[in-house]
Amino acid sequence: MAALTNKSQNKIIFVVGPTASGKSAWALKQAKKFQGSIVNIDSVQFYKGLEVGSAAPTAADLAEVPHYLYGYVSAPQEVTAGRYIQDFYALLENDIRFPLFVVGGTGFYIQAIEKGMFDVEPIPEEYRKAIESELAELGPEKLFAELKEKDPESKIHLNDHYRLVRAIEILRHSDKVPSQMKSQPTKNKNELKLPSIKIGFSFEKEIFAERVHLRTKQMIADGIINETTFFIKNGFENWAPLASVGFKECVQFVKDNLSTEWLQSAIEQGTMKLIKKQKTWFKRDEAILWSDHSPESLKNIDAKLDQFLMDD
RNA sequence: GGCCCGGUAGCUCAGUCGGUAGAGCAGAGGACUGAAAAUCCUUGUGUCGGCGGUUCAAUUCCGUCUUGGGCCA
Repeated sequence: MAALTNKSQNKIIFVVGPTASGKSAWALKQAKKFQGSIVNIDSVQFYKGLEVGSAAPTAADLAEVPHYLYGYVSAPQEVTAGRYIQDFYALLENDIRFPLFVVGGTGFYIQAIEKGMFDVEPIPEEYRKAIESELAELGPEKLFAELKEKDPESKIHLNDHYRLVRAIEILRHSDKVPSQMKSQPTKNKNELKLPSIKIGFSFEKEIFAERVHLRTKQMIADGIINETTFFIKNGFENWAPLASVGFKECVQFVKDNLSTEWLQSAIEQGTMKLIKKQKTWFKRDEAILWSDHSPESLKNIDAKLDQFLMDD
């Protein structure tokens, strides 16, 4: 075990998959076993005060193994992929226990860690605001035409206003062409260089549905409504994470004075949709080693993990 | 019992001045490089409540029955 721990010095295990797939429990067990630590890569569990609705680790979990990047951002601050990878790599500079189990379902952020972000310098907020008001006043057609002219390869859709604004912002501010950055190798200095593997957990849809049903019930019992109303009352209704599954339903529940039955089924529905989108995202990553928690697949995964940690 | 308004896609509803119908949501699939649990794309045949009548043609007009809601008895 001592030798194994030694060789685990700089190793990273990504534990990925849709929400409610049992990632965290498995990771906790392994982190205990190998005396490592756990790092969050879930875009909602970053935030303080949203623990119930984001299914964040409990106090008991936190006490068992060192956890990082959970609940470390307070309203009205918001995390971006860029900020996250900075925080992540800053964490690696600290004296933390490896192996590192990086747990979460936000595929975009996992990609950002592994491949880095395009090398675009930060753009002042007013810059984006100006483009957004241009969009609001004139509609998307003009900006879309500008995009097509400067970046003919772009696949961004006219209606995808968020990506449209972002692309225009890059084009005007930096002279870089978004869709060209895609085909060029990323020169990001933060690209992950430590040895890593990716382990994914998932279930059949029916099993997810059952788990989501129970989990949602529990969240409502544990106070997801209070969690949400706290931020509404303090004027943070537009805080980005409140637009995510569970919280946005609570916002509507409070506003329209709906029934708990409505809330329960709305959250379940939203969560199932999320699961589907997460599955779609992870499907294209062929490096992921999958398990459905069946005894055989768990055995297989454990063996792969042992092997990875023992390799030089 | 009388009068009025409804019964159209899984749900909420539009519509057809008569030529068998369409949105939103849900469902299914997909995209994704600084909001990502977000954002966006693709995908809609259903006895148009039943039965009769008028008509070349009815979901659309007429009659009748049925069913939900409201008002009056």
